Parts: sequence; structure tokens; C-alpha cells
Amino acid sequence: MFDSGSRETSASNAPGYADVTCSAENTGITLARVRFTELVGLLGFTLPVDASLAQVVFPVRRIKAGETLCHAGDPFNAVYVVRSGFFKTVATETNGAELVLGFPMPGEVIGLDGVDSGRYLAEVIALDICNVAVIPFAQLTQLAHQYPCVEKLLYSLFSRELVHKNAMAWVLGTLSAEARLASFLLDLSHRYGRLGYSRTSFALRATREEIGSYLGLKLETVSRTLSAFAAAGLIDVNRRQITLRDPARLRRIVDPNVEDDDATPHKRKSAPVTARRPRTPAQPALAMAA
Amino acid sequence: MFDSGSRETSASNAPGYADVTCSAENTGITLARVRFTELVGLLGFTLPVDASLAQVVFPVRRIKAGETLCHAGDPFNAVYVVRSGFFKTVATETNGAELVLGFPMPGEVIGLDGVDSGRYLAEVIALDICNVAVIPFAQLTQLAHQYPCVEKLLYSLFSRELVHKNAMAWVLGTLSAEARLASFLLDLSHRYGRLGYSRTSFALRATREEIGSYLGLKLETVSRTLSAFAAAGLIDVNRRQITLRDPARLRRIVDPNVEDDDATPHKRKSAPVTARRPRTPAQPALAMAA
DNA sequence: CGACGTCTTGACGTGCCTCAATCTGGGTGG
DNA sequence: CCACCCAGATTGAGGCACGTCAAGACGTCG
Repeated sequence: MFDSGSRETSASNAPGYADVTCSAENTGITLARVRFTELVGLLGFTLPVDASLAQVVFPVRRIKAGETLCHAGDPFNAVYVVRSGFFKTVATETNGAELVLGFPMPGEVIGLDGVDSGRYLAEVIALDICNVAVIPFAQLTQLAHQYPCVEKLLYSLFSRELVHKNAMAWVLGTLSAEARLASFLLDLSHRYGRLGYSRTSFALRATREEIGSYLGLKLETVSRTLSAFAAAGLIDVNRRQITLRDPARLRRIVDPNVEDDDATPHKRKSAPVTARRPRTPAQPALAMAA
Repeated sequence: MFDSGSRETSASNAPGYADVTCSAENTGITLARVRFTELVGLLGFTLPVDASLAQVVFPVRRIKAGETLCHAGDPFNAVYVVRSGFFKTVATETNGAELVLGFPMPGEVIGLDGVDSGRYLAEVIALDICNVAVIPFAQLTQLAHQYPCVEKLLYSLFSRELVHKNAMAWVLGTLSAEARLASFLLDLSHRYGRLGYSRTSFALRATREEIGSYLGLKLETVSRTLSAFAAAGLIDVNRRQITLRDPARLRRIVDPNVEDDDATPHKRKSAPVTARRPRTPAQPALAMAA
């Protein structure tokens, strides 16, 4: 039934990706390697085939859930491309408060923000068994020198990250709690789908608190809003397992003006899902555990 | 008195910067040029002196207040370095809502987010008489190829932008309205100071609404908060003219744990400046240190 | 089985938004 | 020169969305 293809994201499940060498699986330092061309595909780029470029490989690191890929303040010398698993990047402020900056998934790059200062400026913590390609930045720029297509790719990666951060500013600066959550769920859906997993059924790997931190909300608000979505029939929630029931309406919560099927495409404000007392005060929205 | 060195930001006022050629001032297309090495200094980098690199110049564009440097959707082919003036970058969403993404000032780069999609994705509008260097991106990458130091600079620019956007996420996601405004004022102060202007007295070039959009607040909240700061003796406000009276306390509003002079460096929450009736209804807000 | 982390839900307070009136300064035209 | 206008700014009153505090339910692990 493929009800949740996202639960297992180990590389062996992903279609067509395999380590070049797989010896000594159990040593602390893995000897596995990935082809650069493979990573390019994961990143969503297509490069002209090149025999010499196809020979380039990078080492792979495996990280268990809870372990950190790199610490804030560590000297920067490599970027990482996630091959499988699920991370969170956490910036710790001077006052000790933590802020979740993102949830890197397979096909996404980690560490580009360390180039300028020469240090990583966020903890990167695995929320799952993870598998990343380690790409020494000096080697990457070297490749960019030799191959114009790689150079272009590298600039695109930076730029893409910037675009994403701008979108994040939009979410944090203008959207309500409901819209932020809806946007977050749709983003996850899209990213899982892009990887070949189900777009409608997936697991949140993060706690409510981590999600809240990422979205500028408190964990209670995240929990309440998810419950409200479920009560409205938009999604199913079971702990961290999410199933999207009405993605179109979720999208309309983010932006009331998206045109998808019926109704006028004009200015119509989707009423908040968390309407207090939907109509008859007698009807409890949700029966608590019987 | 030097009460507002920031009011005039034309290039002729900035120390040591002059166009290489200044013919035909009044033609629509300016013939002025800037040396690349000059821009590098403006950007805050130091490069090893190189005779050939010192010959590289870029054209200059002058833009009057209210005009736009580039439109969202325009094909991307150049980045801009602000030499003088003050811009706002505005992303217009599908629903027509506008979001101010930033306020580029001299020494800052515009357009890096267009590399990936090949199109600018925000309007860049001058809030002042502006002067920018036009740097064709292809030419810039070409330079990066020839000069490793330029290559490093380019990566740093991208990375620096990313770091700044992360900081913005922090502001939008975790700070109160007061803290956001304080952070904004301190940021402006720092950026003006970096340019050789007064850190304590400067003019906001943006309206309350634009500032609010940038900070995820409504214009009324911006106005109220500025008034509250003024009432508390933190700043002076006269329309768009701002004078910082107590930067240290502003900093403490952003992060209560900064250590600057007195008091315990422990967990102390700076009471909101907008205290409703601080104690005795007769006494206005500046209760803390006399 | 108890301890713990996570999640849920309720009650309440408040910070910011909303709506609205007024004020100011700068620009325009007679 | 003044009347007029209008965008921008200020200020108030009231409401709601989200934060805060608190209690309990659930799943997991030792």
C-alpha cells in the first residue's frame, strides 16, 4: 500500500543510489564513497556527461540519530550533501536560547553559511540515521575551476539557499500560525515527493518544540493547530505521523488566492480553521480519549 | 554640530571615492566608471594589490528616489554594488501583498538571489538619490576565474548574505516588537557608522509601513514603539530623524544578557518600555536607572 | 512498574492587530 | 500668500491570536 514510504530513508531504499565502495562498514570512519555526478542528480541539477568528472568521488559519513554532524564554531572546511536521513540545524544565541534554522533533507546542502566566517555557525544534529557526502570546500572550488558547469552549479546552490531564506522571511513575517503550519506541511510534502516518497503521508521527525522554533511559534500552538487541522478534516495526525487529506485547502490557508478548482478566484479570506465553537456550542470539536 | 551626517549620502561626500571618468553627467546613460578595487574596499574586503586587477572598472548607474533599479522577473545578468543612497527590496507575492526584504545601503550587494532562477525576484526601489556599480555577473565570474582572491570574495559575499538572512529569521521568529525595532535601529546605526557617518544620529529613509513590513509588524506598532522608546529616553524621534540616546539599553532590549556596564550579568528580563502605567499613573516610563 | 519525554488540552493574560480619528508637513494651484 | 489636499505619522479603544501557566494523557524505556 505504500502508506508511508518516508519512514525509511536509508540510502539503500532510494532508487539508484549506491556507494561506490562499501568495504569496512563497521569501522568508525566509513570508507564508502559517492560519485560527484550522483550528488548532482540528488541536488536536482543535470550536468553534461563528462568522463573525468564522473570519476570524482567524495567520502561518506554516517550519523546516528541524536549525534551532531558539526558544531557551531568548528572550523569550516567542508560542505555536506545529505544523502539520506533528516537533520535539524540549530543556532544557539549568546543568551543560550536555541533557534532551529532548518531541517535539511536528502538532496540539500549544509554548511554554505560557513564560507565567509570560516566557521560553522550552527549545530547540525541528526534526527534520524543519516548519510551525508563530505565535500571539502577547497576541492569543490577546485572542481568549479576546472568545470564551468560545476562553477555554475555552486553559484546556483548559494543563490537557491538565499531564495529559500527569503521565503522563510515571508513565512515568519506575514503568516499566521495556521498559515505557517500549513506552509510547513506543504513544504515537507513537496520535498518528500521530490525524493520519490509519498506526498500525502509522511512522518515528522522533529518534536513540536523544534517545529515551533523553526516557525517562530510555541510548541503548544503547533500542537493546537495540528489538532485543529485534523478536526477540520485537513490532515490526519497520529503523534508524528501526518497524512494530508486536503492539500488544496491547506494551500488556500497559506494564500487565499490560489486557484485550484471551484469558487471565485477573487479576494476571499479563508476562515480560520480554529473557529471557536464552529457553530453549535453544544458540539465538542473532539472527543477526548473515551 | 554634525547632527546628521547621514542625511547626505552622495558619493561625493564619502571619503576617497570618486568616479574614474565623469564625462557627460547629464546623458541618460552615465559614462562614469568605478574601479573594482574601490568596490572591494566598499564591500569591506582587502585584496592584495594587483596592477592588472586595479585596471578593472565597472559602469555606474544613477537612480533618483522612487525609481527602480530592477523589477521582479527581469532577466538577471548583473549584480549591483550600492555606492551611495538607500534602497528597499520588495518581493511582491502572488496575491499582491508586498514584503520588504531589505534596505540595501552603500557597500552592500544587490541581486545575488537572481543567480539560480536567472531572474530578479524582487523590485529594488531607490528611497534616495542612489549610485550603484553595475557588475555583469558573467564578468564577475570571469574575474573570479583569473584571480583566486576575487573568487574567494564572491563566495564570501554569498555566504555573508546567508548569514544575514539567518539573523533575520532570528529577529522575525523570536523577538518582540520592541526588540525587533531596537535591533533594527542598532543595525542601521552600525551600518551608518561603518560608512563613516554618525552612529547615533541618522535618518530613516523608509516609511513606518516599509519598516513594519521588513520587521513583520504593522505601521502603527512601529510608530507606537518608536514613541515609547522616545518617552523612555532611549532615542529622540522627529519624523524620520532618529538620535540614539542610550544604545546600551537598546542592546539590552534585544538581548537582556549583554554585559556592558553595571548590574548582574544573569537572567534579568528588561521590563518592556511600553509598560502600561509603570507604577504611579502620574509618572511616565523611564523608571529604571536614572 | 515507575520515571521520563512528548504531546494534548484548558484557562487566562497580553502583545500586537484592527479600526478609526486626528495631526503634521510638504506640495499644488488659484 | 493662503487654501487646500494628501501621504505619512501619531494616538486611542477594543478585540483576537498567540503566549503563558498548568494539569493531565500517552508512548517508551529502564
